Amino acid sequence: MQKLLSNLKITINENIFLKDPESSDLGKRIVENSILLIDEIGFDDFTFKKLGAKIGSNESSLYRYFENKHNLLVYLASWYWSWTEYQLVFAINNIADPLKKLDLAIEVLTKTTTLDSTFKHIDEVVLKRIIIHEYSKSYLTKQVDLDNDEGYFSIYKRLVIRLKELIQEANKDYKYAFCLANTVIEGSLHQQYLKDHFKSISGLKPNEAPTEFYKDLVFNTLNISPNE
Amino acid sequence: MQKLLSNLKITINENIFLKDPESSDLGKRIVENSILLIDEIGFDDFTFKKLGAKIGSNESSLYRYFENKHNLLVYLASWYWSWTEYQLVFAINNIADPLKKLDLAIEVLTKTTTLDSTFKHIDEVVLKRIIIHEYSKSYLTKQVDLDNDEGYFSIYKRLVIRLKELIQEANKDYKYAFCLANTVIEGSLHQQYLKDHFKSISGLKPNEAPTEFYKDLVFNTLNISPNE
DNA sequence: CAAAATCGATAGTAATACTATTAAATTTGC
DNA sequence: GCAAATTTAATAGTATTACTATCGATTTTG
Repeated sequence: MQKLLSNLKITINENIFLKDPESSDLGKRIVENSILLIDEIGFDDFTFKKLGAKIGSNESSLYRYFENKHNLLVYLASWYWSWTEYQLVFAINNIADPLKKLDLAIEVLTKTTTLDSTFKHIDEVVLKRIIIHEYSKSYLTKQVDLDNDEGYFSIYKRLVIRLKELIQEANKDYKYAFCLANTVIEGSLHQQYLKDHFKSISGLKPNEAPTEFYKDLVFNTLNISPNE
Repeated sequence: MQKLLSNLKITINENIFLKDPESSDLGKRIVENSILLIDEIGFDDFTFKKLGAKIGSNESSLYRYFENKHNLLVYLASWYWSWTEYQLVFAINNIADPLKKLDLAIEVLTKTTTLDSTFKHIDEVVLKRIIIHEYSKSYLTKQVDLDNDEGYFSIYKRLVIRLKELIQEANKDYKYAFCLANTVIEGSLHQQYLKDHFKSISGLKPNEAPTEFYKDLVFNTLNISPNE
């Protein structure tokens, strides 16, 4: 993966930031350390003032990159989903069998994240943890429809559409491809949250990913088998 | 439903409130109007000061019922899940066939909510909307493990366990009963959110509930049919 | 009818989520 | 290599939030 994507730059909708954080050293430090700080203290207690203190910069400087902490979260989420989309596209590249493609897609979307050294200033394992804990907060807001109009969630939606199409390719007659695609993508985050904080109702063991559950779910629902 | 549950009182874990809101007129007005106000302005912008103004009471009085707005949200959510649990229990009462029971359970857990006149000070339709929009925020916090220890989510967990048992009764060999139970309960809220705010990736029509999707999903996954 | 509980009003605090200004430092364009 | 433009840090300031504390007035209850 590292080799294949070595000259990849994740492109984020320009509406989300005021100044591209990839364009300067300070911007990269903002992204790098916001991931660590949000992971540490949670998004609700996270402030630009605290982040400024952590990176030895000033609160007001951070506001030149992002309008507010909400947009920073949307940025981090977009980055994560874009990165995931690349992994998915590369995983199924050159594979013809629709069932095998779907199988690999579920694998990418539900597996436990490991470090990708392509991006030196982003720790993907910590970022994934933030996505599991905080992603919902990026859209469960009163301005969600306005944010949506600005294209804040377009990468995520594109990913759902990709999975929906893979599902439809695997079974042309299935009626709920969009519902199922959303179930896998969002549900996978939820299952991983439960594993950490609601052990008594989680069906997963401490280091288990929900991959097998979702493969079983999808292939039984579609009435097909990936090993035919 | 109204008749069957007419002398039902929803019981909420006493750790969640400082003073039982059911024990006074002010308490009931707090619950009734917090539902309406959260629906109107969203949980993030909701404050006890605004609620006090709405019900002609004082901010400081509200703090005598709930430690903070987070606990009020946990209270409302517990009320909702408890009410849902009663509906589930009554729906499957006296039914012997495990498949029929599971079918009815999915129906209760995924259908669109309609008004229940049993509780005059609670609008269940608006409450359901709040649950769809804000429930995740009640557990996606840094104190989730402490809250969990206090029993804040025990009603919700009990409901998941009930569904898990119904799934297991319907198919003793199925390996992922907990994962599937969580998929139906939490996923159903998410599907309904998408229907309202992410139309382009939602598989549901404006007034459609995800009930048929989940019945198809569960029965195909378990390799059984509810009409045998 | 007295004691206890409840409620409303007021005041106060530390923190949040910003905005504005200005001056110093750095980058860039020629 | 220097002037101009840009970026950043520092400071100050504002309205709001999320509470806590106190103190009468009112209501409830035993």
